[in-house]
Amino acid sequence: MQPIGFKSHDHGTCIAHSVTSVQKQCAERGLQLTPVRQRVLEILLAKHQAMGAYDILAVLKADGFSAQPPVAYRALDFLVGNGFAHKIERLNAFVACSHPSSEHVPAFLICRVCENVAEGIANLSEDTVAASARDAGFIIERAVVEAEGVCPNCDGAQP
Amino acid sequence: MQPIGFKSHDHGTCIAHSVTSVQKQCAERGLQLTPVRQRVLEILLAKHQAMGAYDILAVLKADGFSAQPPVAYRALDFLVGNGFAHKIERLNAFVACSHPSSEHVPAFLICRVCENVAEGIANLSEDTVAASARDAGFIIERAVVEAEGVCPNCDGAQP
DNA sequence: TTGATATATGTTATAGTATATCATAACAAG
DNA sequence: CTTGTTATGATATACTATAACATATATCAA
Ligand SMILES: [Zn+2]
Ligand SMILES: [Zn+2]
Ligand SMILES: [Zn+2]
Ligand SMILES: [Zn+2]
Repeated sequence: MQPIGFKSHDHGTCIAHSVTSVQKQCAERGLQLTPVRQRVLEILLAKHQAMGAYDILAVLKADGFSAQPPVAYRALDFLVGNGFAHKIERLNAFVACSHPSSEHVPAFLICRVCENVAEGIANLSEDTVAASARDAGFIIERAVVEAEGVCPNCDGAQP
Repeated sequence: MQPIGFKSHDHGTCIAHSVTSVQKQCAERGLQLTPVRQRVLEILLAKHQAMGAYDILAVLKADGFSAQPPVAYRALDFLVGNGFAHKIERLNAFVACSHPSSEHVPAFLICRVCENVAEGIANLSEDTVAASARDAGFIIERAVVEAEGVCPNCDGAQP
């Protein structure tokens, strides 16, 4: 529930635990966490920061994977489609999910200074959004909140 | 407060009233609603539907305006920057604001079948999002909610 | 009015993001 | 073995957005 990304944490075990967790979920749900898919997840986890598809592609290339755009986009589609990562539309960039074990509406806090991103969880069902949708007869299937502002590390420094 | 877009309304007066309202606000705030800016606003109002920059550009071209990409993007920057329109990041597309008279966090209900869009208003300040941001020391300056699903007109028809 | 300053537009070129398409490989089920 | 399914390889192209520089128009103070 705590947004990570603006506070330090034990990152080595963080990555290992996340990868193990995703491996387990894939096994349970009959999903194939192929080498390139796992590698893209690791790349995203390595920084808790949004990365563009072409940034990821550059790392894959350095790792010896085939490096055409579809390679990255396919792996990202898999990760996003199965809830292991999110796309931040405002940045055209991707992040590993910080809460991969449960369904949720992600809420991204995007620092416009340092461009770091933290993922919280929104509760739209108790927001006016749910009421508007209900009134309109609209069925929400997926949702995302994207907030731009200034993180605690950058507050005071730059305007 | 009511999302429009999934219900019919008197569209002729809707456009006229919106344009008049924006003209008035521009006068009050010392903003120049130049011909191309007003025309782009009208184009967005003509459909309550998200339009890509290049769709808008095609209409401008037909109207005899210069039709290079910056023409559309500049007008859109003006409209979005001053709250008369919004960008829907998920669609890389733009819509006229349905509530241009007040500051608000827009919440878009995007039908994945017919691609129509309705704009409601979110109240993030009473959502868990605000609490997460406060806990993290993050200052939210702008925010948007984008929800994808099925509108009442399409529910039942397509899966 | 005039000149200085800021704002807006015209135009060309290019950067950045994402997908369509077709071919090939790996594997499992029948 | 062959057929269906899923994942990859590879090429080309579509779509979205901005940089950079030139020109014009508005605004305002002197
Ligand atoms: Zn998440
Ligand atoms: Zn920051
Ligand atoms: Zn709005
Ligand atoms: Zn619909």
